[in-house]
Amino acid sequence: MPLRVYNTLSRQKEDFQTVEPGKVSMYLCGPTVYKPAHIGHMVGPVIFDTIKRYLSYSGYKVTWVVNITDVDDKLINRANEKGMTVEALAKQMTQDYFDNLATMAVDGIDHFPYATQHIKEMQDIIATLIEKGFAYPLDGDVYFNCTKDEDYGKLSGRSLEQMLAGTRAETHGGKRHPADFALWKGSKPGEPAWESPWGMGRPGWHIECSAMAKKILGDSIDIHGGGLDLMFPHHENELAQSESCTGKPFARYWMHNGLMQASGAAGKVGGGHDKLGDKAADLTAAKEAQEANKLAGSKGAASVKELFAKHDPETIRFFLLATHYRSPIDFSDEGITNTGKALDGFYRLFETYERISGQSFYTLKIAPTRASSAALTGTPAEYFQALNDLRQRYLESMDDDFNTGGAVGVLFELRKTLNSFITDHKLETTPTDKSLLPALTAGMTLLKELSSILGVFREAKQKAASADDGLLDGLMQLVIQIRADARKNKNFAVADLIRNKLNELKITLEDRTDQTLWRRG
RNA sequence: GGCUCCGUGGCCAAGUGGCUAAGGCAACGGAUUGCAAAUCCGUCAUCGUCGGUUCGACUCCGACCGGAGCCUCCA
Repeated sequence: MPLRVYNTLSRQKEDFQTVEPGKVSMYLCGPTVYKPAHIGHMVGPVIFDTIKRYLSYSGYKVTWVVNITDVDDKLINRANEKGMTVEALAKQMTQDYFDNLATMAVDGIDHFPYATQHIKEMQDIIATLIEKGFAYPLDGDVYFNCTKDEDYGKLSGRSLEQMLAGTRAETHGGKRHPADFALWKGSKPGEPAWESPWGMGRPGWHIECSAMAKKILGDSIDIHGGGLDLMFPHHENELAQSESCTGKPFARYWMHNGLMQASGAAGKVGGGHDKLGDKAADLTAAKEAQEANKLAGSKGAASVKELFAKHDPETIRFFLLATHYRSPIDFSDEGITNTGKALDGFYRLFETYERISGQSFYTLKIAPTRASSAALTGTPAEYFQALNDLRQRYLESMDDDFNTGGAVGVLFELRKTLNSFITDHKLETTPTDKSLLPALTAGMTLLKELSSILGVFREAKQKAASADDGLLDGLMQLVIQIRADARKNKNFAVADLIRNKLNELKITLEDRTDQTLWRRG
């Protein structure tokens, strides 16, 4: 079954075919670096990181570009507020973004071009557009001429007439059509500005992506991604500029991820709110409700860093991938906590495997591509058959428009299969029989291979290496020893007291046949 | 007003024109355990409402109800 991808352009799933066989060029709209990232900013990177991993696993050579917008109105305003230069603020926030990506295990981005370093490329495109009649200068600005572009609106599915009817924005006096947008903006005193044939100024919002995608990936790229909110006007305009400039299709597949909704964290507003009415007052109230309900606009939205303090980044990543990328994700503490509990079962299994095999799950060698994936054959035959079926279902899910939700489900089933195998064959209680160990390792390796595509379970959790932890472990061994003596003497009252008190301290004990294990939580 | 999208068990969430409608969390019953924990086994849905198309729809179409996004330089 071939890989199929949902293309916003056609509103349906299409067979995946790249411009160049075996290669994929991928562009994701990156952040405007003006304030610390919130969790919503991580959705796109995590999803496209996973998409890149899967494409690589499928044998493609993938080049992935994410731009950094380091000049923009919001950036200028905030820098002024904070009494910083635009450069200093941009640098600081870019570092914040990089830190967050690393924490979320997003490490597949090949290029991070900066808008301010591609002014020349943007001006070249603008000049070409003017030359071809797709753009016109006006009082130091340059505007794209939408009416000149015959298929303008094809991505978001709207016509210029519709936009004319719906527009409420003030029209710039001289614009030929209200939908015409700025390619170049004349600068006011004190703003960052570059020389240009049209006077001192700075680039419009959309032009940077056109310029950087073209420079690094070429005139036609395979995948262009971004949040659903960017479809219009940003991507529509980007597409119009690029195709008018080059005369070639800009992107084969436009992929838009659903947006994150805040529930609980930022306070759920709405419910019972009327639809947008005609009256200005209703409109304002509804808009405020919407704003309050949106992560991006919400003052209450926690920064990613705050979130990391409360939840394991791996749990957050898993949480994001448990829902299909095109669906909105309802973000809530309960939801992530739930995911955390679900993941605990995997960590238990990893520990169990290590006890049985003496080898860490995390050191298992996995195949880099599906073509090189190990053949799952051997005895017991039914067990290997089950592994094969699960792998097949996993790949089918991912081939179907990167259905990570379905793939996650398979991972859970694989976990159950492995636990059953261990239980059924008493692998943990009869450690002398090693004959089934290779079969178990084959299954665990499959689990590692499939989960690494999602970017999870790749490395052991680094334990906080504070001096306290060494002390804690020493104390715990002592407590466990004392309790073991009590149990040996059938003094269960003492043994249970110890265990209950530890529970209150969020420490769980597990009595096994040969030893007692402890863990936090 | 225009343009998109969504509505699956207590909660989260895959999926399909006809096969037992994945999986997770929670709950309940059992195995195991001194009792627990962990693990295993089992139980737990007719897919927003109403119509239509069809031999047959949860899956296609329509209406309605409910929710979300965009149209206003948010990923």
